[in-house]
Amino acid sequence: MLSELCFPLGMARNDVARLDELIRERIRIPKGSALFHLGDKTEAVYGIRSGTLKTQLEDASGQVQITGFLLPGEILGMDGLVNNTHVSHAIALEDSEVCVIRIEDMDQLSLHFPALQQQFRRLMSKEINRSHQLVMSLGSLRSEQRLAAFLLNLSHRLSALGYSPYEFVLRMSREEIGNYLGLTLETVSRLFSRFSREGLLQIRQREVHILDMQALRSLSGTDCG
Amino acid sequence: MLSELCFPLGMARNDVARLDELIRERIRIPKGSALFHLGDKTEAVYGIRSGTLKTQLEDASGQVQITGFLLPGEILGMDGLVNNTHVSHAIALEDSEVCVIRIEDMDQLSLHFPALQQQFRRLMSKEINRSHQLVMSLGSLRSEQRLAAFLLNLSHRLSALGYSPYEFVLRMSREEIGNYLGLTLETVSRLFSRFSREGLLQIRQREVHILDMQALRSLSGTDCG
DNA sequence: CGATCAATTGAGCCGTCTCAATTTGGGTGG
DNA sequence: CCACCCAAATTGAGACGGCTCAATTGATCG
Repeated sequence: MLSELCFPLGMARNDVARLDELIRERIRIPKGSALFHLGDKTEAVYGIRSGTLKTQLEDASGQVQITGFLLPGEILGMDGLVNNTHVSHAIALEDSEVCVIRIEDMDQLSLHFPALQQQFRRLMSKEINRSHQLVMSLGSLRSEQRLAAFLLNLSHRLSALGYSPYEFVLRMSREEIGNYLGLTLETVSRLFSRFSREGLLQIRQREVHILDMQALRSLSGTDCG
Repeated sequence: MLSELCFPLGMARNDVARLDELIRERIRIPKGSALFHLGDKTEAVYGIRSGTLKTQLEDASGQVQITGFLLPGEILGMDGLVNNTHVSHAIALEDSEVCVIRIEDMDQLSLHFPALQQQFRRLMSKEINRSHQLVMSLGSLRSEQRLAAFLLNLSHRLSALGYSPYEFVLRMSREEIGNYLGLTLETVSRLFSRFSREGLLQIRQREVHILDMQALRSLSGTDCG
C-alpha cells in the first residue's frame, strides 16, 4: 500500500516488493516549507504520500508561476532531470510527507527490471500532458472556464483518492489559484461568488461543495460542444 | 551527423555508431500533412531532420491549442507514452523529414546501453520544461512580452542550428503564432507592426529581421529586472 | 489574371486588471 | 476568554488591454 501511494506502477505484486527498496526513505515537509528549491541538485524525484504541494517557476525578475498542485500518489521533480538541477521550487501547502526515489537507485534497479523504466517514462509523459492541458486552459479558455475546469480536475483527482468529488477543502489560497490559472486573486474570488450565486456550488472560505457538477462541466467546455 | 540531428545524445563516437541502427527509418512529411494524429498508436518518437512541425491538442469541441513549434534536432511524440496513444496532432509547416525512433527498439538497445535511457529521460524532462516555460508565458506575460519572448526563443534555437539569430523566416502564420501564445491573429499582427514602428525589428510577411535584440530582451522580461 | 488566402488596420466593446475599501477568520498574547 | 492583529477574502469603481467584427490591402497560385 505504501508502494501504491509512493510509486503507483500497476505491476505484479512480487515486482512491487522489489520496489520497496527503492522508496525506503521518506521526508516530512511542514506546511510552507520547501522540498526543494530552484538550483538544488536533483538526485531524486518524489512521490507524495500525504499532503499537497505546489511547484513554481521563478524567473530572473522574481516573477513566479505556479505550474502544478500535487496530491498524494503524484510525482514531482521530473523537470529537474535535464541537468540534474531543479528548475522549480516545490513547497508544501500543508504538512506533507513524500517518499524519495533516488535516480541512481532507479537506474540500478531498472537494469534488472526493464518495466521500471517504461513505467517511469509513462509518468514523465503524463507530466508533459498535464502541462499541455494547462497550456490549453491558459491559451484558449476564459476565466470562468478555467476555474470550472480547475475545480473539476481537483474533484476528479480527489475522487480517485477515495474522497468525495463533491466536497473538499482547497489547500491553496485565491492568490495561488489565480497565479496558476493566469488570473488575479480578485477575479478568482469574484468567480467563486458568482458560481455560488448561480447555484453551481457553495463556498465558505476554502471549503467547496459542488452542487451542479454537470453545469460546471458544460461551463468548462470540456463537455463536448 | 545524421545521429547528431536525429538523436542528439552528446555521447562517445563509438556509442553513437550503435545508435545508427535505432534511427535507420525516415519519413518525409509534405507541408500541411500530419506525422501523426490524435488517437494514433504511439510506437515511436520522432527526431526532426529537416523542416518545421507544430504539435496541437484538440479537445472534444474541436478547440485547438498549439503546444509547440519544433525545429531540426528536436524530438516530438513524447506526450504519447502514457497509454501508447498519441494525444496530439503533429503537422508539418513545411516539407520536412523526421527519423523514427521505435520505442521497442530503444528499450531493447538500452538493455545493453544504460546511458540511452538516461538521455531519453533528459529529453523528456526538457519537454516538460519547455511546456512549463510556455505556461509561464501564458500565465504571467502580457501580449507584447509573449511575442518578444517567442521571437527570442526562435532566434536562439535557429542560432544553435547555425542560422543567423537576426534574420529568419517564420514558418507559421499569424494565426498559429496567436493560437500558440493565447492571442488573436490581429493582436499578433498589430504587435509586429508596432515592433517595426518602434525600430525593434523589420518584418515583411514572414521574414523577420531583428534590429534591436537587447530591446526585445528587456521587453520580454527575460532580462533580469 | 482572377481567385483565394494571409495579413493589416480601424472602431467599438467586453472581460479582466488595478486600486481601494471592507469584511471575515484565525492565531496570539494579555 | 476576550481583545487584538494580521492575513485572506470579498466587493466595488474605473481603467485598459486584447477581442470582435469589418473593411482593405497584399501575396500566392492555379
